[in-house]
Amino acid sequence: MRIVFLIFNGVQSLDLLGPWEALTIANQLRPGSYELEMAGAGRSGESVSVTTASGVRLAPAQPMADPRGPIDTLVVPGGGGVHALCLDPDARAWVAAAAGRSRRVVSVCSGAFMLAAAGLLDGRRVTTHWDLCRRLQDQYPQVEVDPAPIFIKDGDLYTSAGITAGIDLTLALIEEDLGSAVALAVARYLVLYVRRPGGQAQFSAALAGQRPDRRELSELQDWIHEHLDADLSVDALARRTSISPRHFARLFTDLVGVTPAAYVAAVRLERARILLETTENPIGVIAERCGFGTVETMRRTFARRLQVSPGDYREHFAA
DNA sequence: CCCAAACCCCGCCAGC
DNA sequence: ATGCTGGCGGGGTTTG
Repeated sequence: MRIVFLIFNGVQSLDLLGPWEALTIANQLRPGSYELEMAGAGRSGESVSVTTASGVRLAPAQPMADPRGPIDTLVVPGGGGVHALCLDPDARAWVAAAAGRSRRVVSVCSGAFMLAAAGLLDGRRVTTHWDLCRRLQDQYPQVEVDPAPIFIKDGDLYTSAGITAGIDLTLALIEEDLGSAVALAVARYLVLYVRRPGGQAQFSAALAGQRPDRRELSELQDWIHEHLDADLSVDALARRTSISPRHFARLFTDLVGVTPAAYVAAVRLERARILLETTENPIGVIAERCGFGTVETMRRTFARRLQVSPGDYREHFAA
């Protein structure tokens, strides 16, 4: 997979190198998974260096990437220099064109400003550094800025909060691409949490964001989180909300963004992961507490979603 | 590992 | 008409 990083004067070095290092480690575990390139607007083929926002000079060992051709992932880091770059029409055009040839587009921190300037964020759900959310929202009213999550995936667009959140996002990309076991190994090697601690707050990083307007539904979501071992079938949930099953499922999907069963499955999986990571409880107890019913169901869910068994998951992550 | 049962989800249509 | 709601059928997936 060809990963292209945009570099420029005034880039935040960690925005760039955090994801770069994480992907490099993934590459060591699964050789050939990622081809990493740096590219600067209008400089392909040259060997150039940039000065990062903190004054460290960054000189890539390889020449600037030729930005033509298909790209798997375009990564746009942030940093103080990004705002000047946003004013450069060539840079905006370059980013827009490169994004058009990319399977997915990623921004770290204030890199979101560059994507917005290139017209890539209109109507999308995004996040950026907490200190810049207001500014981004004011500057681009058509963009839906959510300051809460560590990162947001909206279709093929991934945006992350400040600086080191880019690494969290990258771990999620690695998990998507290469499976949970590799992502865990990378996190472990970096001496990082694969997902930051913080209980349910973690969950909202991945899935919340969509907070339904309807009070019944957001209350129902809270109830689900507190009663994972209850009957959370569509029928049962519809009964709780006093809406017919058909209509409930439709409302839920529209407002939350995923179907009821998928939501419940995601919450159960998330809770099971946290319990595996942070407790010594036997797997059977965790399965029961999370509403899987039997260990077999939990095992199959893990295999399907994470490509790891619960036991392996715990083993890899037991820090 | 397999299979039947259960469940989920979506299109379609009808009632208000 | 239009938009919200709910029932039904069945193809696909998950469970036990």
